[in-house]
Amino acid sequence: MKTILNTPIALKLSACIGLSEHELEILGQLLKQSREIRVGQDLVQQGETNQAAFILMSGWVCSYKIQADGTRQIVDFQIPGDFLGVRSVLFHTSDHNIEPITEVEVCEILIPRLLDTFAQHPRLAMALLWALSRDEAMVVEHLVNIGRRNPAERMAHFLLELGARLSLIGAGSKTGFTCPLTQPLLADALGLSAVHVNRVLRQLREVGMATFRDGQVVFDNYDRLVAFADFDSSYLDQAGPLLT
Amino acid sequence: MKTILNTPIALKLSACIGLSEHELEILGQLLKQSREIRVGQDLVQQGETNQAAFILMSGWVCSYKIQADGTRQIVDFQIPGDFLGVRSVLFHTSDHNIEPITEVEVCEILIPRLLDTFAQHPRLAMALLWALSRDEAMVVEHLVNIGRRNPAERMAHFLLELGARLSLIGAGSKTGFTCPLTQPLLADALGLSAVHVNRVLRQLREVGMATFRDGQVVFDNYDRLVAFADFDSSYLDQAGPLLT
DNA sequence: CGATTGCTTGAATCTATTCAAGCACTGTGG
DNA sequence: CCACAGTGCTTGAATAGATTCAAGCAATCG
Repeated sequence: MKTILNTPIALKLSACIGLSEHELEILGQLLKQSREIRVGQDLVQQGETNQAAFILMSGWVCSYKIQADGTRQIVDFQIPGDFLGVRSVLFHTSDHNIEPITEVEVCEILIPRLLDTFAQHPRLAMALLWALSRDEAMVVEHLVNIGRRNPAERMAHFLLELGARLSLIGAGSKTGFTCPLTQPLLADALGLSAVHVNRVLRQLREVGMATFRDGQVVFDNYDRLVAFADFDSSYLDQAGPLLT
Repeated sequence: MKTILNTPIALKLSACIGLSEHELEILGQLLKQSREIRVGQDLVQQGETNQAAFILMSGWVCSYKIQADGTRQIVDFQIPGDFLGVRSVLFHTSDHNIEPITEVEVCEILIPRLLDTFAQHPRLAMALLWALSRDEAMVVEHLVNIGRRNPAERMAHFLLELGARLSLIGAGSKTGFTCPLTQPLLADALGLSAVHVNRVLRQLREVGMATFRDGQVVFDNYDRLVAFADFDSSYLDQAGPLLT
């Protein structure tokens, strides 16, 4: 039996909700043995049925939708501790693709036992609902980002959100974080061309707000970046209310 | 006691899930007496706590986020039969505003009795989860729309989605629908300027695909519009799988 | 070692925004 | 009852901004 204490998912839920060790152990029992996925080997494909849900244990993946003309929109990047493919399970069929960015380790969630567990541990059910609501809040924020912020603000907001998420699982700080994303990936996430992503990154670097180079994001001036991007992290780390 | 048979919410759920009349009656018992809201009187404000959730019985509203510089992004329009403010309840505090576009009638959902009901009628719980997943799928599609489609395709896709949603509740068809949205509202939803919305609408009209005039959307050539917008409605009317 | 991918930069083009102005309609207060 | 302000729709002209095209460089991988 695996323990999930001291894993990213435990860190995340503890930071936001404060589940007991016992409850975390129960959650751990819903996880099948972990599986490794290599780059180039997709987890979920658009249109697939009978899909499983996962928790990401290590590595980064991205969820995206692809269009007829070949362009794609990355909906979100998932980092350790995040759920994968929950909507695909509810919908029975996946409306998006999930692709690993780095080597990845996932645990499959045992759906059949989920409902029983929820009956016995309602706080866990609420924790799941809270986590899903948080995911939706991130998509909404992403929408605002693309719809109403200019490219530089958009990039700044994106880097800050990622930094805040990584901080919760101990993989980032107000100084910066290690980041495996490429400029083409950023372009597909932010609705820009890869060339323009490059220019925007240079811009942020030249004004001394943030530097992204060699797989490292450095916040050169965190407070100024927050002000510039109009960033408010409360949707990321706010405790759920029905859990008090 | 109100009945919710023959209301938009019943039409929507019946089209997609097939709840029994009995189950719909149970759902109806979760609804407090309906309330009317005038234009200019907001339902939910960003940052408010202890918010309630509603079902929209008649009229249109929009959910939006507002930024420091005054620009806003409309996340979605809600039409009769849609849920309002569910995420605000789960998060205890609202991260967005909800504003009526027309005169509106809402029913408040009695949250305390919700959990009991779910224990006795698990199909209803799944129906709610399905509806919430559908909402999230719409936000994701909206994201793709703004991120990776040009303004004309964006408008076309938006009108088609709205038409499909309205068809489910008997308020639209492949011919068109009545639509209370103004060009400034469309601009805030699609991430464009109001001026450009006007030009894009003219463009769609001139090539004979769709006409939006005097509060009426007319699909002049439905099939061509669908091809142009790369529109696939399966995320809107697909039956949930766990409900078979 | 050739092929692929990502990063970087410049120049030309295209596209959406902004600014400006006129028109129609609605509701308000003198 | 009418003048006026506010809002939405429409169009043209100027501007700002992102994309596309093109090219060179570095690193990685078969």
